[in-house]
Amino acid sequence: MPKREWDRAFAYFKKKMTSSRQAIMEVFEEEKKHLSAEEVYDSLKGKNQKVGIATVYRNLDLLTQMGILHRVYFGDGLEHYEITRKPIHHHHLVCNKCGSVIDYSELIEESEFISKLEQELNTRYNFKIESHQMYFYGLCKKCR
Amino acid sequence: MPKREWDRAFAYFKKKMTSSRQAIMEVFEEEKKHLSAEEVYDSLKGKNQKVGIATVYRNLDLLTQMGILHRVYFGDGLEHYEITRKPIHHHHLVCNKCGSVIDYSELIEESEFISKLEQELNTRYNFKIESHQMYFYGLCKKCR
DNA sequence: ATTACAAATGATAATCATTATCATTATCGC
DNA sequence: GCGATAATGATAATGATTATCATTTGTAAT
Ligand SMILES: [Mn+2]
Ligand SMILES: [Mn+2]
Ligand SMILES: [Zn+2]
Ligand SMILES: [Zn+2]
Repeated sequence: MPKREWDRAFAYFKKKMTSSRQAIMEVFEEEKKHLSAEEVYDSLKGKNQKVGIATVYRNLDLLTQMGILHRVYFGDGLEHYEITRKPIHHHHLVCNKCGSVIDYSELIEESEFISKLEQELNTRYNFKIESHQMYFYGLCKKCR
Repeated sequence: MPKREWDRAFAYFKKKMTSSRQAIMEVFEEEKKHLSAEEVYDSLKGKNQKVGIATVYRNLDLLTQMGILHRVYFGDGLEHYEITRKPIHHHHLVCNKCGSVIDYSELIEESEFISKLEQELNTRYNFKIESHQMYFYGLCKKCR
């Protein structure tokens, strides 16, 4: 929604604000899901705002580098993207049978624990942690 | 090493113990790394125990389903596999610059915390958790 | 040990996701 | 508005993984 914010972000990264990029972000805002490149492409086509598939890939990549999107992988052979929701990070429950995905926001103690863990790992391995992802695999309500 | 154990595992899953499968497992025992299908294939070729690439893929999949191997994804576009090490689970630190991966065994408090968290998620979402994976991304010692 | 049959394999074609190429078009600072 | 340059789109190319199918191999029963 806040197109203003994107303008600022694109300016900061010295990138141009194009109608393709705007249209792609609108898809994510409307669908509020984890979308693959192909899904974004199809959604745009359906809205008569066709954008080339190569441009979709390019911009999903760019938006991920800019931190506006996040790339996630659920083990089904293709990448998915979602809007970065701040300040609350979230993790994923992936059903091994039907492939459905549940988002859940980190619990407070969880965020705290992971912060401490990251500090520990940082010193122990001299590794500067910038982000993390956690996936739980199992059986969802319908499939268990 | 304990070929005996594999025999038992394959019998349990009603699968045949073949020389290909044995050769593939030997590669993992020798290399102790995260290997892609292509890397396993090349390693076998180098040892004059050539196994078709399709067979490598098929068996990496089978061994994963059997729990003998684990499938991991570091964001570089191809799947990697590693021997399942029990009872101590481990997680991964992935360098965003050079792509190197550090394994680290779950700390004691970490295992405990995750167990509790899994119970909580189990009841909250009625989701039966079977496994989890955690990835930390950042800059390794050399790249920071 | 031999047999019989299904499972496994290997060569290779096919598929699917993603990336590269390059001619054309759109954006932005002047 | 102009010009430099980034962005786009059509499509070819690539790379990983899966499907196909004729042949071989493992296993359990004889
Ligand atoms: Mn999510
Ligand atoms: Mn590992
Ligand atoms: Zn399910
Ligand atoms: Zn590095």
